[in-house]
Amino acid sequence: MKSNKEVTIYDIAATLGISASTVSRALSDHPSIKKETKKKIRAQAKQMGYQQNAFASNLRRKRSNTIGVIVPRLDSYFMASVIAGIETEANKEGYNLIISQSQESLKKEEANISTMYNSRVDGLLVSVSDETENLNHLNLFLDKNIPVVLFDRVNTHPKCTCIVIDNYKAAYEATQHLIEQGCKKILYFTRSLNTNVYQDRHNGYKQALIDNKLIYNAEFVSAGKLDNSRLEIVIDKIVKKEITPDAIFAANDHSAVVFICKLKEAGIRVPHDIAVVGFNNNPISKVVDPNLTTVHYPGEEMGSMAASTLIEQITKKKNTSLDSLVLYHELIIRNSSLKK
Amino acid sequence: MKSNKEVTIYDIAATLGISASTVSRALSDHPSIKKETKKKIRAQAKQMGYQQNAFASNLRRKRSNTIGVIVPRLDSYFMASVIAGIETEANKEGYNLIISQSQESLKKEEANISTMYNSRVDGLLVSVSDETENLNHLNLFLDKNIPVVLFDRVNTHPKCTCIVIDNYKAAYEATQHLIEQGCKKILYFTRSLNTNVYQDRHNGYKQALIDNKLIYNAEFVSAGKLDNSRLEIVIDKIVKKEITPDAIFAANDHSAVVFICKLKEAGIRVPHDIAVVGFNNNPISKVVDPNLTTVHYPGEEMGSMAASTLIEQITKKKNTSLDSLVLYHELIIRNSSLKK
DNA sequence: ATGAAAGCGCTAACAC
DNA sequence: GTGTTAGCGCTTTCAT
Repeated sequence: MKSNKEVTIYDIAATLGISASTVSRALSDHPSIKKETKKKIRAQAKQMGYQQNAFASNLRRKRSNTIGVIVPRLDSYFMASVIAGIETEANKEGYNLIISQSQESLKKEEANISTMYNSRVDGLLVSVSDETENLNHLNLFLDKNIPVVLFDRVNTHPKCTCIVIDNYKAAYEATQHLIEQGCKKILYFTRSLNTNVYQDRHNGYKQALIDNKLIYNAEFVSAGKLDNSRLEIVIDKIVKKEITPDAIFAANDHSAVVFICKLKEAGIRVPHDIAVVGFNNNPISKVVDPNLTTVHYPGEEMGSMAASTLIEQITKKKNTSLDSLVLYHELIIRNSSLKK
Repeated sequence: MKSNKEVTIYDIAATLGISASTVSRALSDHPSIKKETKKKIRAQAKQMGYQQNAFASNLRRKRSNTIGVIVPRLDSYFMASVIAGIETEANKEGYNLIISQSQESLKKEEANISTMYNSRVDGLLVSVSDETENLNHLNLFLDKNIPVVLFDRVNTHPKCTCIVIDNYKAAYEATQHLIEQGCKKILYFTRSLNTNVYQDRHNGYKQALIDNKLIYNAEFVSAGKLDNSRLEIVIDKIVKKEITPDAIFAANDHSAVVFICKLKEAGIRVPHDIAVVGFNNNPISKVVDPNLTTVHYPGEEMGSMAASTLIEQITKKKNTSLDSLVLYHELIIRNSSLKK
């Protein structure tokens, strides 16, 4: 459907009676071109509606000024915040973004990585899928020393920086808080324990129980997909008194909120009968009744940190530090957990 | 920071003792290459770790298999859904996405469009910024017949398809519903009336009033930025009885929810004293107490429709229909507006 | 301070 | 069915 042919530096050079290299240099502000010449060339370029062809430039320079982003899903408030942070930072530094979702599938994640490589992105920002057990598929990048920064859902790898929060500590604090409220039977509702995020939170939960001489009961850990059908099953068990927790710690706010609403519907009082704590500090947590106690999780900051770290690694010739970066988190106590 | 040199089709050709064009053809599944040869070449390519260089291919073919997406902001639930829809559809058709935010600034929108053009995206998906008053800056694309599809926040242009909902009708229905509940003084809280979305809603609101022989009072329309400080001002006026609406129709759920919470805090009963209706059917609306009446707005579908429409226009040589596409919407009545 | 020329890796028209 | 060849538009070394 295209029609008009494009204006190239040769067209500009021809009309001005100079060479294409001079035009190229002028347009990229090369120091050894006279100011006057630059001015003339720029004016002409503008007048002719010249727009650089990024492919030709990238092909020649072997870099793309583009960052690839691969996330499990885009449609959560948390991820939207992260992406917003990445976009702002990347844009500031003159990088474009190519974004794709793995849909929690390892296969799709692999395909995405391959596509990203084909597009010769200068670096990669990845939050791994639920199915991802190792980072072998990233070797396409890592073997060639193209930097990869992982964020939130990460696996350890000697060549990858990770941007995370201390999920262990956060979950420990949340659990400790519930215990301090007098809870003794805390149900932990989580995504499957495949990734660091959910493993660490699980460990924090477990350790807090142990440290308080409470029993860790595997029956009180419900792990799997975070979908409504699994929620229903657990809620149903609670309503039917098949299990009788006095608190629920959910691995994200969405689940926590569904718990609150459904428990209330069933005549169970929150927090009086069952206290509830979530994770993420989604705006929804300030609105649900009672307000949800949750862990604040700096999404936008995580995105901008990930992007700036990656750009640093792209830019610096030498290996910059590959240490993990642990961002702050904060337990925000609201009414859903306050029994006292 | 890169190191390893890349494997090209020439390397494959050399090791196999054939020509690069045969390799190129085999890899893109050209019909006139023997199955056997293809198999051999593919195996060798895989073995050598060949990855196509998209720049070279794109430069040569003059297309990028990439779609540009420009939105005001990414960090809302609605936009995240739209992007998810776009991504799913685009990916299915083998397109990548370049995404950027205009941050509600015309200047940034222009810069983004220019960058997208430099990257030679095959088409553009745009939801315009608050400051955008016309589509002149899209001429870079439209003059060259590179397709542009607008969604949600749109301006009319003879060369652009728009994917929208019927904001006029939706707002009319919402207002009508409030009137049927006995409301006579309906405050309309909206983003500035620059874009179609908010203009149309405003007109629908106004017409519903007129059709019901109610007075349209400009003092009851609060238009501007959708930030908390402006919300505070309006809420303050209500609490101080400087204005005394019996209903609030807010242009998005977020604002509506803030109204509900703050009014409740001030001892004003919702919906008894003031009924509230929102817009978007954000998950938050099912959780706030009372549940929020709102207009369902098919974000993900809007995204996938926009993407598939654009791809159709990219693919088809001839001008496909440029008619606007109006997606369904639905007034979802919940407790926040039920006075009866 | 500017120009000439080579080549990035790929595709496709044209040959055989 | 496969090979030869000529660019796509740009950057950059080398020469002047």
